Parts: sequence; structure tokens; C-alpha cells
Amino acid sequence: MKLLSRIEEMVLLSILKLEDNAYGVTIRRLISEVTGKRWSIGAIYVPLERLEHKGFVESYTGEPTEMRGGRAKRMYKVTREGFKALEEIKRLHKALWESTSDWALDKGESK
Amino acid sequence: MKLLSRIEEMVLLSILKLEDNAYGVTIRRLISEVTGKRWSIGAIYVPLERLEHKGFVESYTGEPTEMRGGRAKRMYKVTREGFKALEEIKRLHKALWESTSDWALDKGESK
DNA sequence: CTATATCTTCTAAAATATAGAACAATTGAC
DNA sequence: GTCAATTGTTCTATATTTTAGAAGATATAG
Repeated sequence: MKLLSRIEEMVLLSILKLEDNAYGVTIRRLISEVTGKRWSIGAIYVPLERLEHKGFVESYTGEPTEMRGGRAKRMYKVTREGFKALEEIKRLHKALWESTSDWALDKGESK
Repeated sequence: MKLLSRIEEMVLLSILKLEDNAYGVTIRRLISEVTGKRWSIGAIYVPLERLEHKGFVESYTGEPTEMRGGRAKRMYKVTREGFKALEEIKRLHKALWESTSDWALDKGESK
């Protein structure tokens, strides 16, 4: 199985963090906050669709009965497969960074 | 500045870990080990070249005076810019995973 | 019905990832 | 010298992903 890409990882984690309020707009906002960068609409929705197609997230139509205008939300949640993919990334990240990170990055700073 | 991609991150960290023995073949081997997957030649060299073009790594021709056949190695080291990019990823990862990771992943496991 | 607010879908272009054939350079055997 | 074996890189083409934002959809308020 292929590894999650950076944006896929961020989208999945954002959905987890947003709990019952995870949909395109809030996911995009959260990712913008955490990265400090601007993200276009497509930069979020396209990977989101791909994640659904791969079975890493599921979506359902959000409650339309809220006192607000606008189109219905498409809400997302992470599937068990999505969790597994995240676990794999977590393991990989640990293996990659464990020994290297501190001393090596310090060395770089003081160069 | 754009975030490092997954493979760029892995290549940079591999170079750090390999210290004075970082070149195409060893980088590829290390990434294969840590991911448990097969990586083609191009899957390593292409990002490696891009990292050099962006100034995140520098290369030099390896010592040719070793008792062995074969073409000269192109050795790599991470530049200060490369370190900075890694630091950014490290911060991002921390922000993304800190609160979410444990309880959320556990919830997933027990679903 | 019109204006406004929210949100998603669609589409195209740019950038990256991925595979592996081809090429290059060095050693040792004869 | 030159042939085979070894080691490693460069080249190049295709597939996939990223990224941007226009267009479209739907709900409310007046």
C-alpha cells in the first residue's frame, strides 16, 4: 500500500480533530491555521475526494436544519482504513526521526 | 515556501542519518528499509535532484580511490536551507499530532 | 424575486512521483 | 589491451497528485 501524502495526512488529522464538525470549509481553515499558509479550495477538496474513493474517509450530508443559509455541508469521518494509514505514517515518522532529529538539526543550526 | 513532500523529507533525513556515506544507492536502501517497501531508482534520484536544485542539499563527487569497481559516487549533504525545511516539517508534525494522535487513534482501533 | 451567505463540484494546468532502460566508469582476469 | 563483472548515475516517459479558482448549488432574509 502506498504511503499517505503530506496533504492526505493533514486532511485525515484535521477530520479527527474537528470531530463532528469536519467538512470542506472547516478542514481547509484548520489546515491553513496549522501550516500558516493559504490553501486553495481545490487543494483540499481534491485530496478529500481521493481519500473517500480510497476508503480512508466516509461522508454524509450534514444537517440542513440549522438557521443559516447556504448549501448543505458534506461531513466527513475517518474510516478504520484511514486510521490504519495514519498509524503507518506515525510509525514511519518515528523511525525516521528518532535518532536523527535532535543532534543532527542542532548541528545544522550551529553551522 | 512550500512544504517538503513525504519523499523529500525521507531523503533529507536519510542523508543526515547516513552522514558521510550518503549517496543515491545508500539513500535508496535506507528508505526501503525504513518504509518496508521497494523504491525504484527514479523514485529516489528525481526528488534528490530537485532538492539540490532548490538548494536543500549539496553534492560532491565521492572519493574515487577506493578498492572497488564502478562509477564514482555522488555524495550528498544537507544545507542550512534543508535543515530549515526539516525544522518546519517537525513543527508542523508536532502541531498536527499533539492533541489528536493518541485518543483518536485509540478510538479508531476499538471501533 | 433578489441579494447574500455558505459550501461543493468541476476542470485544467503545473508539479511530483515512479519506473526502469540506457549509459558511465572502474577493477580484475586473461 | 579487452571482456566480464560490479557499482552507480543519468535520462526520459508516463502516471498521479497538487493546486487554483470559476462555476454551480442551495438555503435564508427582506
